[in-house]
Amino acid sequence: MKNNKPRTSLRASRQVNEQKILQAAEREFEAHGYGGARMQRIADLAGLPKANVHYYFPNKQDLYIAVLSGIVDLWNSAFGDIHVDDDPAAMIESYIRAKLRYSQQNARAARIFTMEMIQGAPHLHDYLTDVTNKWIEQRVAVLNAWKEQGKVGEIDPYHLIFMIWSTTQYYADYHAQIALIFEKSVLDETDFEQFANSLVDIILTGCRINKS
Amino acid sequence: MKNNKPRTSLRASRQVNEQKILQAAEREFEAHGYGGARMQRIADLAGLPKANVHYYFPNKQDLYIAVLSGIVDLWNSAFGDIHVDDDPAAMIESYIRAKLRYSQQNARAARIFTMEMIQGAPHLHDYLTDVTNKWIEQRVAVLNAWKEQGKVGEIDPYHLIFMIWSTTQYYADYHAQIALIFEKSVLDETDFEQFANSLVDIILTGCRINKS
DNA sequence: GTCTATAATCAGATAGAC
DNA sequence: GTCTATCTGATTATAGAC
Repeated sequence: MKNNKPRTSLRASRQVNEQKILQAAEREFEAHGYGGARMQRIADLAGLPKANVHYYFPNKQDLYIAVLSGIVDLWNSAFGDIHVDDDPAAMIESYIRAKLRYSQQNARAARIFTMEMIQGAPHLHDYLTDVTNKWIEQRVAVLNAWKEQGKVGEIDPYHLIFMIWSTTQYYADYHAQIALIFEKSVLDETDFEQFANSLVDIILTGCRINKS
Repeated sequence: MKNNKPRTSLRASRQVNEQKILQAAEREFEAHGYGGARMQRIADLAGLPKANVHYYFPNKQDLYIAVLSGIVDLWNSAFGDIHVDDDPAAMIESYIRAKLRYSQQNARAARIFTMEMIQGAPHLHDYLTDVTNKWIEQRVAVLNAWKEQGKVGEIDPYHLIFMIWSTTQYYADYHAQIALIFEKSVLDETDFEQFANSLVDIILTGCRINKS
């Protein structure tokens, strides 16, 4: 996805309005999906007349793609590479914790991403083949190397990655259900801390990784 | 949710049409979400005039709730209870496999359910507090009993259940992404078999369960 | 029960004054 | 750049003949 270039020539008010609109749009797309989102509600949330939304983002699809674009950029910048000479236990643990923290702090973005995936990723199909594959191949290569060195057990690297993605994503996507089960209206820091501990424990043990 | 009572007094053609409409609606809601779904497309998919859809289901929301209702009924009938004197390894393994099979065979239903949850479950809020809590409390009680008997390690029962739900759900929800990564257009039996094996292996090992 | 035609409304997008 | 008023087409839902 393209960079959201913060060109210095842009007037400050333009940036402020664009941000207000993008944030409002994120809430609206999260709550109603692309098809259910209403430009009028986005405008109301942003505190602007509807025509101004169209001034900054010519149509609904452009606005949606701008939101998705931000989500993907954020995702790409959020997690560093891993290398063969890193410590497996430490790297996997820190990745799980970082990914879960991301789900917590960017829950809206995470949910919009899931809805887009469920519908077959119609708006970022090209992009996914490209970047996701490279991302995952690099991690799989390292995990396989660790396996050969006997540092991790006989697990399928793809399935390990899916397991981390799915579990951490779950706390964003199913946040309404989890809150009901725990009888809380919002999940707090402590909840996430405990989720993270459980995940790290079960996954590291399950993959028979020598903890350092 | 209420039973979809198959009353014998209903004419056969009515049932056939209702089923055609419900199946078409499921495809449409899956692909576009509630807000993006179009009654005209549902009618076209079902091979009926739009007015007939409205004859069987007065409005869009009623149709959507009928679809959700079917999904929830199916979900409730799909998985049996567990008991303290069952074998932990065998029960957890069979539950993981059953849940994954459900994600595979009822992928559309699973995806619609996730979208509903992401949006805060606006159409089944009451229902969730009720049934889900009972379901989960029963399982948590058994898992805690197993823990006390030393049959499973020191894990949090809630987080174990979330882990099983999230991972199995993932193969339905992120099916587009997984297919891209594996360079397949559809995931087949063998793929799911391997996912299941990996999940069972990592989770049973991770929970330090004495395999029988 | 089925279907065509149509009403009523809604929503995305724009024109044009300021 | 901002905003009100409005256009245009799409969409849910219904009326009413068969």
